[in-house]
Amino acid sequence: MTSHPRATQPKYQRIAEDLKREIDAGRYRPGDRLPGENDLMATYGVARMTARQALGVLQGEGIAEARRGVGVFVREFRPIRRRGIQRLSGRTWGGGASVWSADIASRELAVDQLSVAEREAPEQIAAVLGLKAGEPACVRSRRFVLDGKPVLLSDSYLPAALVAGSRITDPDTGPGGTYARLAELGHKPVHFQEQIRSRMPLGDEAERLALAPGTPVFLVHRIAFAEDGQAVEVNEMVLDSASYILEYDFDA
Amino acid sequence: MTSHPRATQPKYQRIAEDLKREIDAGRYRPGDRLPGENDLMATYGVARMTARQALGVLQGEGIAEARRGVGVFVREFRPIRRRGIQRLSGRTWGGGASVWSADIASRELAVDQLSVAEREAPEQIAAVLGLKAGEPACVRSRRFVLDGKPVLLSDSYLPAALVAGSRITDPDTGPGGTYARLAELGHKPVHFQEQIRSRMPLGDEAERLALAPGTPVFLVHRIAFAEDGQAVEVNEMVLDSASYILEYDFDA
DNA sequence: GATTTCAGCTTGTCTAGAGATGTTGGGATC
DNA sequence: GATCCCAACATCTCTAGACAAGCTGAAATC
Repeated sequence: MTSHPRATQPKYQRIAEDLKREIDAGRYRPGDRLPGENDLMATYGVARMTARQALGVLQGEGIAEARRGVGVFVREFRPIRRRGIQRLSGRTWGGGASVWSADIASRELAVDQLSVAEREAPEQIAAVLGLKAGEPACVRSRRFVLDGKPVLLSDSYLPAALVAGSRITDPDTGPGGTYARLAELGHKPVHFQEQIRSRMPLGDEAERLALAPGTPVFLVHRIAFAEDGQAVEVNEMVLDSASYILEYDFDA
Repeated sequence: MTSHPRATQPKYQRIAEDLKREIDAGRYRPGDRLPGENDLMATYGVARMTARQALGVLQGEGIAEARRGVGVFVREFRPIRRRGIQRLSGRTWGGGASVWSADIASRELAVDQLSVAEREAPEQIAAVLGLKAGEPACVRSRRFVLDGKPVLLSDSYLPAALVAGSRITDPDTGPGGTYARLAELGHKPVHFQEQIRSRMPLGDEAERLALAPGTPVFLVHRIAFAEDGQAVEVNEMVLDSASYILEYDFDA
């Protein structure tokens, strides 16, 4: 009954990983031709469909593209992220350089200020979480710093009844963070919806983010949904919109 | 040599389209089980790998997901967009409802004010486009309206030398718009990079967008790259950040 | 030299099998 | 009633072919 680590790895997966490793190592550069179906058949001693499947993995991930009658090539433009927004940075347009990961799992970010409390959530958030009138939410308020500078204020709302007794109510949630604890409780977030808008800072936001006067902030609202469609977390984030630029790539 | 309309459609494609059509029609609803490999083999008289390929199309598009040993199901959460940001709307958070498509091909949007001119581009944009000092850019300035209300100011910069003589320099670019003309000139945009930030409105922006006092605007900078990696267009857009909310879904 | 044709390469589509692996539910057992 | 076992069924992996369709470059032709 124990979930075993794994059996054997499928051939096509191993071949795909080999290719990816070589691309990462610079053995094949953007625009270069990759070993084709026939090459892989000979090298690994597999059938054509298996070689195709391996190359299909790389194509599905946007790493390679096949040109019929010609070959398979490393893509010139590779997606910065697979799906959704992955980074906030000022790389191209000369803003302050920094990185913000959508899943807040970035190693560069550290928590500076932290408070965990049970209190009523704003009406709109309570509605999203399906809370009854007066029913409390677990609120994790954090300030993230990057290289010593404050960059992000985050308020995370979870139904208190849902997380009662779990480590989420501790300041230290443990490895994997909030989402790992939610998963343990059988409410693994599998779908996210984010919205961004902008406004002038309110209350002590300008102070906590060390904003220059007249600088608007980004507001990021994120709702995390579990498998059954239930909203299990609402995250409200406030970012300095002058220093931090939302960046993403996509294909047409 | 003439590009023929098409030969025959691959079987897996036809099967995939059949399934998608039935899903769109509501014959299969989110969470429902779809015909599996064996079903499709029997129904269409195809081999297993062909049936798998058809189902693979739907999985690749995020429409369906397979559960090993169980079956193939219509996904509960289907992506609003495949890649990149697709919509601006106020659906969930109660802002003004509207739609803005990332490729500006939305039917709901109409151009209200328009001017086309050749002039020098700002230094940063000129650098991105690879323009020499004093070299002019073709600038298309537009205001888009939605239901009679101004929603978007757009300045599109293209290298003047690149588009000389094409319809891009006309107010009416013709069917397909700017990108179709660029494609005809051999500079089809295949890759886009966008960045968003926010600031208070400048100049006559507040007036042109009919902004309430104190409302910040979103700035969207988009760079379009051609196959060879050359930047062929820079688009600067200004949006009302209070009325319009950037919305997107993504999978974890 | 310029053009056309075509052989040989590539990826794309498809078949008819086979066994592996994961899930489920019912029946036998305790 | 609770537990265990297993057959049936689903997807997943893989094979060894076959032909179609698109691209390229060199040879043949003009």
